[in-house]
Amino acid sequence: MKRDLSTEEKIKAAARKVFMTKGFDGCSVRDIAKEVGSNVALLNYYFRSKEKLFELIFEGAMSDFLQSMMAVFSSDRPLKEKLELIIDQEFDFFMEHPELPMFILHSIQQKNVKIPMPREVVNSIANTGIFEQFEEAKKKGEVRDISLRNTIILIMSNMHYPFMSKNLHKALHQIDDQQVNNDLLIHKKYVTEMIINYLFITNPKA
Amino acid sequence: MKRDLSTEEKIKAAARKVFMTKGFDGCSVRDIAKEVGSNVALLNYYFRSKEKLFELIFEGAMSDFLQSMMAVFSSDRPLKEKLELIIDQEFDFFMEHPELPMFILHSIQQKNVKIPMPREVVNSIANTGIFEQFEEAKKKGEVRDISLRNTIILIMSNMHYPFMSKNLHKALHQIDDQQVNNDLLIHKKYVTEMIINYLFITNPKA
DNA sequence: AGCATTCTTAAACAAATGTTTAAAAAGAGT
DNA sequence: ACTCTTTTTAAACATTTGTTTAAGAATGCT
Repeated sequence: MKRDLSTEEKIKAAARKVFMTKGFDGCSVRDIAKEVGSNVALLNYYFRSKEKLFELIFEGAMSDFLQSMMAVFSSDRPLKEKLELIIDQEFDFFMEHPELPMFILHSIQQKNVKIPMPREVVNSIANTGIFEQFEEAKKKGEVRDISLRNTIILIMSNMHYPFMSKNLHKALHQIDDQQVNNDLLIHKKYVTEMIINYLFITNPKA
Repeated sequence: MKRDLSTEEKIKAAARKVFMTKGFDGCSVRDIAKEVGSNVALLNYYFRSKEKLFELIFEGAMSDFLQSMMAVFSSDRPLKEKLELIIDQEFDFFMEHPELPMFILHSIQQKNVKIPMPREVVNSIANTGIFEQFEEAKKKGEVRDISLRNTIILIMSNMHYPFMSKNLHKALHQIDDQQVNNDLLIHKKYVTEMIINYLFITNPKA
């Protein structure tokens, strides 16, 4: 049946690479075909169109994007540990995939491509029980009076943005890649301390 | 000589609007011409090409993007006031121009369009004397031992990212625009407190 | 081997792209 | 009114775009 089992996968890998770096509007299907080492008809044979292929890639990327946060939310730990772990894992993950945040956020912002934000993702966040755990901690006075939504904004801002602004940072301070990456590592250290210290009340109930 | 003095400006305004929302790759020159209410030849009459027009728009946007930060840096105030003011002004500005951070950062990341990051911008940051003021404050023990570069990452992350992720935030929590904007305002309040408290040592020298 | 199915390719398609051409329209100076 | 320059337009240009077609190659099954 299948001459080469991985043809479909090779196309997906190439598409992911090209979409990720150039964006949906910034590349042609022939760019992807060239990356595969084949021609455009093959792409439309396996996937029906550029748009369908993109949606597939985007869904996978979106899953990766939220993966570590979801995994930690679902785990069975005290809230403080969870947040510390999220920051730690998110950061390390994006250190390996620095182009992911920009790809996801830019794709979402340009709504010419419809965003598959499955209700299951939204529900699965709620189903982790993180909302209840958070409210509990607030009631106990362990955590500052802040919504989980705002906490997520806080964490994401400091986890995603530094990778999205690498080139700006580089140009702004006229530094090289190594120094940029060094600044990123330092950022992680500061931000962990800052966020945890801010959210959690050290001397609860006086 | 000039039949309508503002033709050139009208094109620039239309181009800015279209580039800003759709990105360089996401729009055609005919999109811009339609926004102007004219045809494509006129764009190339005033500006030589799509790319040249874009570079012009980008430069202006870049200037706006860094404007408030530069203005505050140049002002004559204590460091703490400066940082508080930057956060306050940046946030209010991006509340009015929420699409700017994404436009700037995405344009920079996609380096197919060359970025005019004039050395003058870089130098003017240095020339404000902010580096010296920052080092001074650290020496006095007023400020935590952190580089100005990392401080800028910290501030920018929390000022820019929330606007770049508006649609993600909206979809993730299934909330409407009003609630998103409300979360943004709350974010500003928290983040100002958090960053200032973190950076500045309340009880200097014990 | 022979047949049917699956995979792969080159070529063609219409539509859209950025840019240029050439002519018309408008304005200024005399 | 006339001429010269500046502005605006419609049409054409060569490429590039996403997609389809139709034929060929490879594979599986009996």
